[in-house]
Amino acid sequence: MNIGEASERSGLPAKTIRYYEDIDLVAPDRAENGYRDYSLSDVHRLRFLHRARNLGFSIDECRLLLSLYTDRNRASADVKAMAEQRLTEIDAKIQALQSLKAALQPLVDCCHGDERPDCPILDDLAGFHAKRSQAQA
Amino acid sequence: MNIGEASERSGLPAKTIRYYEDIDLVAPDRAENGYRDYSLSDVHRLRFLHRARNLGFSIDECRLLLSLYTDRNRASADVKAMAEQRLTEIDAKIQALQSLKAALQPLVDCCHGDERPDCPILDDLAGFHAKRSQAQA
DNA sequence: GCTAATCCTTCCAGTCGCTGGAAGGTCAAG
DNA sequence: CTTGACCTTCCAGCGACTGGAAGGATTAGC
Repeated sequence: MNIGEASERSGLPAKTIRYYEDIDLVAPDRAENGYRDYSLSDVHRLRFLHRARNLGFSIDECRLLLSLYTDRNRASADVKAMAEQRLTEIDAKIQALQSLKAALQPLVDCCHGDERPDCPILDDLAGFHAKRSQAQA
Repeated sequence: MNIGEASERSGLPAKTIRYYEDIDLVAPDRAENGYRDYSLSDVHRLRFLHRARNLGFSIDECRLLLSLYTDRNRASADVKAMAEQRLTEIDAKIQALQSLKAALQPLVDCCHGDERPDCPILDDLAGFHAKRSQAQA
């Protein structure tokens, strides 16, 4: 099938599919007219990539996951370790975002948000802690 | 002062400070020897940028925040709106990460993680839902 | 058979926010 | 006078695409 259909079936944009070929994640045949010709197995691979990317695995991790997937002798422990590391990263990001929120929320809360120029958010960014700016900095 | 001291005082790497000059976020004087010469006000600006970036504002948002900061006539509502949008984005990212986690965690939990090749994580990526892969896909 | 629309190709450039490195000038200490 | 730290510019690369130009192939309709 042509790239357009492979794109529809895998859910990946054609541009992305060509890019994945560039970086050797997939290697479709070529038809006589030069068009890429995707097999069902190629599409399967693309869907695999689509899912794995959606789960936040990097391209290199996807590459590894694919090789583990096609290696009938690999241990599931290898895959589990990668997934666990992803979970750890996800938790760390959630933590970071929550402390970001904790820093930003009080600033928003105490900013009156009206026509007056006095703004605690800018004051904080400028480094005025626990005071209101009166004069120019 | 030279860039090294400005770097120390602002907490930003010298490379980043030069980059900020490139994109017109800061415009230090030049000494006779061609070295950049930062004033206290420049350092203040850099610290402002450092804080705002740490709160997750994009470079363009920082540019706007700086202009709002130096505009004595701006309304605090403008800044509050930006900060609130940041909070919304933060919440959305937290949500996304949490559903990511919810998708990945059960896969990790049900993967036995041993020497056997059978692996529910790969099965899921390959699109085998609610079964164990027995034959090749 | 002709034309227009759609699909495909390759290649190059841009995104974002830096970061690394090369090649070379300047300055302070010993 | 040399060494080393600091500074300069410029160019390239990161990750993972995405946009667009220029042109070839195919298909549908007239």
